[in-house]
Amino acid sequence: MKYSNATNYALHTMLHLMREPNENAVGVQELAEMQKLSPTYLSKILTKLTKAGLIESAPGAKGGYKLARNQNDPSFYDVIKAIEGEANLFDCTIHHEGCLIEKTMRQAEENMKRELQGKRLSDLIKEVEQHKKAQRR
Amino acid sequence: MKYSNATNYALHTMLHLMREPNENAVGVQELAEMQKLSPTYLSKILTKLTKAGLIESAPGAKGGYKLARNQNDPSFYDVIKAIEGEANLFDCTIHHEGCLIEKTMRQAEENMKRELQGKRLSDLIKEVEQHKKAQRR
DNA sequence: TAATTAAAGACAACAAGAGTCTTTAATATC
DNA sequence: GATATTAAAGACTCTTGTTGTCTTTAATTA
Ligand code: SF4
Ligand code: SF4
Repeated sequence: MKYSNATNYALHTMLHLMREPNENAVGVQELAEMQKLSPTYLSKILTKLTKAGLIESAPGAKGGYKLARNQNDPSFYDVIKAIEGEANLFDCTIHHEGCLIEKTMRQAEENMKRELQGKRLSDLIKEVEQHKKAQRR
Repeated sequence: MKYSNATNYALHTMLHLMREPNENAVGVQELAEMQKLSPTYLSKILTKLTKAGLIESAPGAKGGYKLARNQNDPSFYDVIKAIEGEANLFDCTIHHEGCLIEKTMRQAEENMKRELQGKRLSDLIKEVEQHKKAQRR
């Protein structure tokens, strides 16, 4: 059981776009180069982020990707959900009435999810800034 | 990203063995039949549980599996770890110094793990007993 | 010795993830 | 309108991990 690499790529891309000044559109080839990925593969991942409403895309010359204006400070979970989906990690197909195994596993999963929902990408950017400031002294 | 079915089978088997009176050894064919599994496949799973020290096995006639005497009230996490291993769910191979993405993902994962460590199989047995008692009234 | 049972390993089937290539559609610029 | 640019979509391959089967070996009891 692992997070897919695609989730990693999605997080990096989101963070990169957040640092991009004044809503500048960035092409997939630039984003791919930065992560040493093939552009077509990254394109698929970005399409998922677009459909999830986290970023906006524009085709054609001067097109590319930028953060969705409509987006309100996405959390780690928002990004992960866009890539991994929101199916339960533990999913017994039988679903016996009042099953305590499922209940326990779901609750543990919720604890992870809650942490990921509470952490926003912007928090991480802020932490990096503070770290830099502290080092400069 | 999903828990493997093997984890589910392992949990069911452990719970079954905990209900077995006075350390009676149970054969793999009985355990497999209960879960509608092939005995040879379940056997592999049980070998993992044995190596993890959660159960004891004995070959030969009158052999089979029973809870390890040495075991002290295993948690859900103990069983899961025996099957899934203990690698991190998010594992970027690069490991940049002070990476905040990894830090965030690890912390979330820890929250799930902590819940699973806190919950023991015996807790679940107790809950079932209490539920039955409540219904009997 | 014979019957029983777990362990080990080779192997096959399947599913999901990772990645490539090609075609299509939308957009800007000239 | 023609051309260049760029995202989206789909078919396809490759690899990896999970699931499962089959056979052989080793240990134990009776
Ligand atoms: S008891 Fe729970 S986990 Fe087990 S088979 Fe029923 S629903 Fe699934
Ligand atoms: S920043 Fe963190 S997650 Fe990103 S490549 Fe470096 S170590 Fe990996």
